[in-house]
Amino acid sequence: MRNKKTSPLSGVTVLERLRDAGLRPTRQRLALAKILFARGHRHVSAEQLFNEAKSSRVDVSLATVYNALHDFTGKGLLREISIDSSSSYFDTNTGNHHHFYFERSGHLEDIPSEHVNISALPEAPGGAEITRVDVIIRVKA
Amino acid sequence: MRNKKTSPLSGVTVLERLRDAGLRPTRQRLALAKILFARGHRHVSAEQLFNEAKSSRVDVSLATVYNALHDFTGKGLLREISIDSSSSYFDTNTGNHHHFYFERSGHLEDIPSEHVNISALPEAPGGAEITRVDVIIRVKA
DNA sequence: ATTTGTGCAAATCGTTTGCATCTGA
DNA sequence: TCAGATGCAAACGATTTGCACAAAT
Repeated sequence: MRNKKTSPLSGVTVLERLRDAGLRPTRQRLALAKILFARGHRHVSAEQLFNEAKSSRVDVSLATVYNALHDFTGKGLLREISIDSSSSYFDTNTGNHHHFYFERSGHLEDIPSEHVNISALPEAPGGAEITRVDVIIRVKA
Repeated sequence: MRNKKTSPLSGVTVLERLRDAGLRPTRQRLALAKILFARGHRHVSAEQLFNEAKSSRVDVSLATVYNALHDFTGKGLLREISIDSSSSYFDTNTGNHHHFYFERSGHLEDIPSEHVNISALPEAPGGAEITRVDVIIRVKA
């Protein structure tokens, strides 16, 4: 991008986020993280993020976008969601919550976990530890 | 199983299942349906089914396996599940139920729907109709 | 100076498609 | 007969990988 290396407030935060996660804050990771975390929570595909980066004149390759998304996910900055086998989404909301999935548009919407009550889970065989519980409500729209 | 074109009882049933669904019971579809529905409920990937068919000396192409799986799914004989974006599973249990997903092995196990209680769902925007609710409990094993 | 990313293009993997050929009703 | 199925191989789209180059500490 042209000049002003950093946006005023969010810049620092994002940078720290990367550092704290143990990720080297490179130009590209920083730019992508800004796009991802600038505003509220979002659900993005690699392709989408790649396009947004291009529109913002951030020069990154698609491979780098994938690397960044996976690095971020590995460090707990993102959460990966596979709804439809054709592509995955990365969710900036890593807290406990669920999703509406609009089948027609492929759009995702968060459902706060308080709105979903799950009870009487059977014991996972061998006392296996539960990694997480995903609830996906598919709607026709 | 050894050879013999058909297993005794399930053979007829499978044939009728296809007929009732409005699917022409071709050699391949019949053979695949038998593998799928012979015993209790199962979760298979296209590749798996393809291999099982080969082991049973059923001569089908992978494309036909995909066609059959999708045809069966379209007619409600199977249900498709996408857990992991790398490949989909087809579940012979089309009733209302949920899943344990063993991350290490990629194995799926049913959870009867009575064991999971979901409450207080937010209204889907625009009164959109709910197609289905998937609950996936990921466990580390 | 070292180590860790990045870009590019080629490679992979699951899945789909086009089309000529078969087959069940 | 003849619409609907199948097989094959090529086409696809999302993701990954290999490797030379660049940048962060």
